[in-house]
Amino acid sequence: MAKRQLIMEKAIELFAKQGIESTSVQQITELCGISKGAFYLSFKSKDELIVSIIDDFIKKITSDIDRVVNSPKNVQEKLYDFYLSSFKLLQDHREFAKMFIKEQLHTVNQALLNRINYYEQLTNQAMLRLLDELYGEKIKENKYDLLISMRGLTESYSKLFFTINVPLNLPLLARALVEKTNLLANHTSIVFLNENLVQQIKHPSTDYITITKIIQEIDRLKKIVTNQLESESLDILKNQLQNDVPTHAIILGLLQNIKNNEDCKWLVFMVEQYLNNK
Amino acid sequence: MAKRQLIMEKAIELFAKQGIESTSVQQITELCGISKGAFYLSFKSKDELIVSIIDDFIKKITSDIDRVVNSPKNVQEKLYDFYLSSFKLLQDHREFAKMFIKEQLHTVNQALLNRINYYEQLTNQAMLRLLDELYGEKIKENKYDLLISMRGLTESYSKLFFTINVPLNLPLLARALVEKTNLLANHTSIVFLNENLVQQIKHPSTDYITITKIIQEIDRLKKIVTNQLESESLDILKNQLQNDVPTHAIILGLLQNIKNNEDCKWLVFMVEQYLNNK
DNA sequence: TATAATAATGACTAATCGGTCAATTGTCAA
DNA sequence: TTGACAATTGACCGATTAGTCATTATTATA
Repeated sequence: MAKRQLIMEKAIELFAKQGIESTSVQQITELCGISKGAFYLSFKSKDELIVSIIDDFIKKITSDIDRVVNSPKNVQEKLYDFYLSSFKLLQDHREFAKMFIKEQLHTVNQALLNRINYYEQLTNQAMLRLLDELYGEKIKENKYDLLISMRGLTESYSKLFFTINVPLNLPLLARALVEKTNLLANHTSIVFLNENLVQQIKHPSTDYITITKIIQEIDRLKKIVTNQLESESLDILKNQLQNDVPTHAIILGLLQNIKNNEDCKWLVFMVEQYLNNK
Repeated sequence: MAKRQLIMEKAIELFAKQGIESTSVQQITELCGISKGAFYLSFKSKDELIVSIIDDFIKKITSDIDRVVNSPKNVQEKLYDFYLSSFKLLQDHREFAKMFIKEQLHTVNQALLNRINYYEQLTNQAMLRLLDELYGEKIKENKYDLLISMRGLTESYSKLFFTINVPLNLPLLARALVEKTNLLANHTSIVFLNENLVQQIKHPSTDYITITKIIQEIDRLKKIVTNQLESESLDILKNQLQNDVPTHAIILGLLQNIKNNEDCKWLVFMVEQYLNNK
């Protein structure tokens, strides 16, 4: 399993430098110091490697944003946290982000594209909830404009990460964007994005998360989680979810037990989404 | 020469759909209805095709923005024009824009990347001049933040062009972004980008435009310009520029003669830049 | 119409790609 | 030390790529 991790890391390195298509499996295996055959013991294909890398990371982003939005802090602080954690994630995974920005990924797997789109819609929903909480009725008309603007600002500043080679003052950046967001939210009068234009952004296919997928994720985690409490919680969680009458209180409690483990964040997010949409 | 144009158009079509790397020369020639050999009569290599396509378009963007910024209109109108012409350009060249967004082009030619970077810096300069004119001393501190924000907003809304399939109300969009720009310019207090962070954005390598390149461009245009006045102006312009003591007044007058020809815009821009930097 | 000049063709090459699998090496219980 | 089993290797495969060039078709000229 460590081999798999090694391959993914080295692959991200090369993908970031050269692009995905221009990086051959040969190059990856050479950088890892393994043979080509060994690569195909860990991954069925080059495509599976790409999907794994991106899937892993998107899960991290999505659950991170969701955690921020659902935190018990006051809303202004949440907005700050949203920006800060977005940029932190970027800084901590520079290489991946570089690769992700470099490729627009229209070349690869259609299924992967759908998934990316789905995750994007989920983060949009989370951001909209945050905006609702922050400004309420006041931005009813222009919340989609605000969403697009926030995305634009975030992306634009994100690019600086790759062109400027000094460590950035992330808290300051987050505060600057909070100010801009508040400005745009409170004083914008011209609405561009009407409901009509927004259908695509608004309605994600909410039936994407199924109980089967959750169980799969639990089984995957069972193999890598070492902590006793967490492992036990996973077992009970699996039983509860497969139960005909699952008890929400128990499930939510179990989620609390595992939510601090980085690997479990995606599972926590999925279960929460699943419960919300029932 | 028409063949060259055909190839470029069809290539853009395929590049936009499949990405540059995944599009083979074979596919391009098939779509054009010509043979593979014929392709290599028009282009030395696939790389030259890519460079030509991108170079052509970047010249168009750069000279367009410059034209807006240097127009005699009042400044608020210029800002509106800036946004409007940016989006118009995008709408008129959807396929190219799609391709440009899709690939981040780090795969190809390093020389091309340098050139893209150079053009980007030129547009930055033009935008900064516009901002200076608009807000003067007031945004001295945060003009770079404003620049980055404007770029972010533009890009973010640009993406809608490819996800939403209804024709967009561009004048409204331009007005909306003018409002946002004014808001950010007039009420932002937190400055993130200080002079220190901004070196890369600020100092383009200004020696890029040389008299040799200008002469080359004139020679190129001589072959395609049909209008009598324009053709004559090009001849005189060439003589003037090679003259030991070129007369600015004459040169500027000659530029007036050709500035309305789409093909000549880049030449006009280069000469202006050249004169400014002397 | 005959001849020269030019334009266009597509079979071909060498290189590289993702992916396979017989052969080899490493591990560990008996 | 042996032998059974698992892990690992890299030569090899078919497919595809960018680019070439001897040959053929077309056009211009005399």
